[in-house]
Amino acid sequence: MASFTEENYLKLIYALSAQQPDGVTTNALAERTNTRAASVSDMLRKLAEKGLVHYRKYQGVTLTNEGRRQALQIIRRHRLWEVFLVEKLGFGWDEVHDMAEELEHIRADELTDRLSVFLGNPQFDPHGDPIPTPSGELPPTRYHPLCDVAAGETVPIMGVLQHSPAFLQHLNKAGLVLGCVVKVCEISVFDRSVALSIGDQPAIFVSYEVARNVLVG
Amino acid sequence: MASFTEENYLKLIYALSAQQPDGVTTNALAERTNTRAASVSDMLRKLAEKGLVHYRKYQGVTLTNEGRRQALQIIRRHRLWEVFLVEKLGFGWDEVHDMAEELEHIRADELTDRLSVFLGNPQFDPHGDPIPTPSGELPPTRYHPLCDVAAGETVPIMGVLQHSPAFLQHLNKAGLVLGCVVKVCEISVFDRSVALSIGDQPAIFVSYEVARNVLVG
DNA sequence: ATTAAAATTTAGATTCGTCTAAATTTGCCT
DNA sequence: AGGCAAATTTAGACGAATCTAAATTTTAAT
Repeated sequence: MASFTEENYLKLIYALSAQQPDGVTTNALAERTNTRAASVSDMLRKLAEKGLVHYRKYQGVTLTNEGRRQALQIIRRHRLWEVFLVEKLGFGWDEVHDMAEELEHIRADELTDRLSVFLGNPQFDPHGDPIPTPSGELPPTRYHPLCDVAAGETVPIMGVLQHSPAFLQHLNKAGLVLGCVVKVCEISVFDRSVALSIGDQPAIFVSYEVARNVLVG
Repeated sequence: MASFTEENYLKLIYALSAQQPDGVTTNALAERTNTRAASVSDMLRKLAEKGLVHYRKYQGVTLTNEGRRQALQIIRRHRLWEVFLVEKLGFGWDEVHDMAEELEHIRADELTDRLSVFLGNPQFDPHGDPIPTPSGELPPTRYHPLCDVAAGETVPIMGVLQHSPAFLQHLNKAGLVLGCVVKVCEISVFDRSVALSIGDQPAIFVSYEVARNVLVG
């Protein structure tokens, strides 16, 4: 059984695998776990011994099938609890990440399954991220970043690539919430910032950094 | 900030203080934590250094005001989660203890308070135990054990002194659920077992051990 | 009041996850 | 190819929570 800490590594390796499909680097993990590369090395050796990752020294890690299965379980729990916190307890989407980080480590399958039923078997969490099924399947959602939309197009906001409270609160202030439909008016050639309009309201401007982290359908 | 483990000690010291008001013994703690007395000694020294317990070597421990405050916070979270698991997710009262043991360690006050509101600010958990207020007050419920009721009296079941699944499942099978009103028909002089009737149904017999652990109003 | 048994504490070791410092490997640049 | 810088791993250590074994204190019985 993977420890609390090991679970966090699995989840993180899964997340970073999207960017580094043929091996997540030690340094990338060290940065995101707020630990030193040396500590990561130790942990990777241990995870490899447990059969949860493929690890070749100096070459980075990938998840084994079992490791990926476990990572998806954790992500399932995380996202279901986020739905609970937002839908049932009334938290904002910018407030729930840290609490879900703790709740996700409670492994009882019966709890997870009943929670899912209680929530109406949701498919997506409050940030638009898909919730893995009990068996670990993940619908391949094919959204694209707002920064890639051509001027003139009108698209719905379907998700975000970042979950930091600061980023999400920034979106709140701009009125950019999940499901909201925006028209891309113009993309600045100077700084790639994007001018948007929501319904009939006056245009708002978002930085490239924001546009890169907002997913649209 | 007390660690996960320290929190479990505080909660346990609080619980055992009812039986050992002038000092919970090291062995009592060792037995209930499934650790050795030596480990308990170490932990008590540490808790004393943090100002959470009064500890005089060889004399047992009592909680300081701060220790009791923290213990009541943990108990509040535990019992609120038990209500959630039973009322919202449909678990039986015999199934929720272990899950609540994990959920209780999530400290976010905002979460606890919103959970309480979501549940309708319940006063009692599914076992009839009172839920401490956010400030740590506990209504002094004055119930007495079923074994002390005189033959002929009719009383409602208000709580239990034991939360083991085996005990609670035993009560389920006997039809003894919270709120159920029972008439004490006879108390055996031989083994102190109790003959009960519920409504018009034929009498059932419960052992002294059971009667000692059921609280009635 | 003695003293043996029980309870408790101390001493020293272990595992987990982390650290710093030093050694090693990789890979890039000329 | 050579060599340096960056990335990574190894070595050795530490704090937390636990253990066993040994020492100490308390308690209870004679």
